Amino acid sequence: MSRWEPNARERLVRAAVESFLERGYDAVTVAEITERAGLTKRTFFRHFGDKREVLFAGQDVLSGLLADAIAAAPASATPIEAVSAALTAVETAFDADRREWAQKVRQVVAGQPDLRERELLKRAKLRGAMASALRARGVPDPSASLAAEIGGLAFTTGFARWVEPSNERGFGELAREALAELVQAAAALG
Amino acid sequence: MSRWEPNARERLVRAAVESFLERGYDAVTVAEITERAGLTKRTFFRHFGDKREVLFAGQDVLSGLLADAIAAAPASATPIEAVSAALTAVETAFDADRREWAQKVRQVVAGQPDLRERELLKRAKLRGAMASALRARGVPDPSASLAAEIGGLAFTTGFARWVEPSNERGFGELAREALAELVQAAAALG
DNA sequence: TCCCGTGATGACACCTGGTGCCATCAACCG
DNA sequence: CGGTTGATGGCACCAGGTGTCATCACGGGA
Repeated sequence: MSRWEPNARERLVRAAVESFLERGYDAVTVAEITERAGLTKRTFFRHFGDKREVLFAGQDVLSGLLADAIAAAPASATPIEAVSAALTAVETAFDADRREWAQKVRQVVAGQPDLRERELLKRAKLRGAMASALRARGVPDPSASLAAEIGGLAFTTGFARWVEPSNERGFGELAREALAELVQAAAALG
Repeated sequence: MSRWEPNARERLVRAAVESFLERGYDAVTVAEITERAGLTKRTFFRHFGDKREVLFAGQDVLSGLLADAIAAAPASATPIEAVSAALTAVETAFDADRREWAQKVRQVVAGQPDLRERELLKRAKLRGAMASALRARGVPDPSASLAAEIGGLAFTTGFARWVEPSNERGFGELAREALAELVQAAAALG
């Protein structure tokens, strides 16, 4: 491993979010973050593709978790059941630490168009991963896209409720609940 | 109006897309675009918030058109019927010139993550505008979000088919067709 | 006719995000 | 003990984006 302080990436993340919370996202330069972390600007961009990514890098594993869970669902499962299983599977990644982190990120992202744009990109990747996994199961394309879209909406809704300070319930429960509401609404559409 | 050449913005757009098609998006600097248009870098950023926006600025009116059409739909219309009316309403903006433009943009955007991100942002704004307009009609929230999401998917699908070189049909027809397929798939979900 | 306000542009300096390139240094390996 | 590897430092450099002031043409009013 590394012979310096072996947690350079983590130090950068901490330094970044602390600085952002103190003074706002765009008032903080990358040079200030790296100085706070005891590193250099060049190292920052070796760990993160750009300045925004330091806030969203953790989301990249979710796509894989969702896709794997959809692939692992029993062959008899409907698309929505597979999506539900996927929402349950990612719950393991959503512990108390992650919740605290999400609350900080939400605070930093609020009212920052650049960051909201990146957030949307990550959500789109989640939907895309779910849609691909569903197609790999043999679900034809209008249904696969639709189920992935609904799954993404359930994820977003469940996540928003989970992050809420007054919430006491788990992510999986909230997301499945949101999914059930959406399926019910879908049935009442026509 | 302007006393110079009164079409500065249009000249910038033309110069930009021509340069992008010739040499690729990121090989072209803003200074080169403005030089080609006979203007300066500073003027470019007075017309467009950033370099990407020169390709997507035209999409901003669509949100308004969709929202207005949803608001103008008869009170008896279901959410999906209102969305269908909205897709029909924006057809007026999709003439042959726009189609040619969209084909060029698609070519430039292909494989350019920055530009795909901006494209996703614009699509998200469309969905958001539709969802808000539906809520303003009194549609409660799981249904409003869902209908907007389905409408966005229908828009995307219809648009992709409309831009296809082999296509001969109009945007409204294609989008409504995609919407009908999605509604049918939604009914078969549960 | 003259003058003044207005709005768009030019010109310039400046900052910061982001990259290429090479040096450095610790760990590991034979 | 010497070579390799992998992460970091240091530096120059480019390009996107902004603040600020000057400029210039047009329209309107006296």
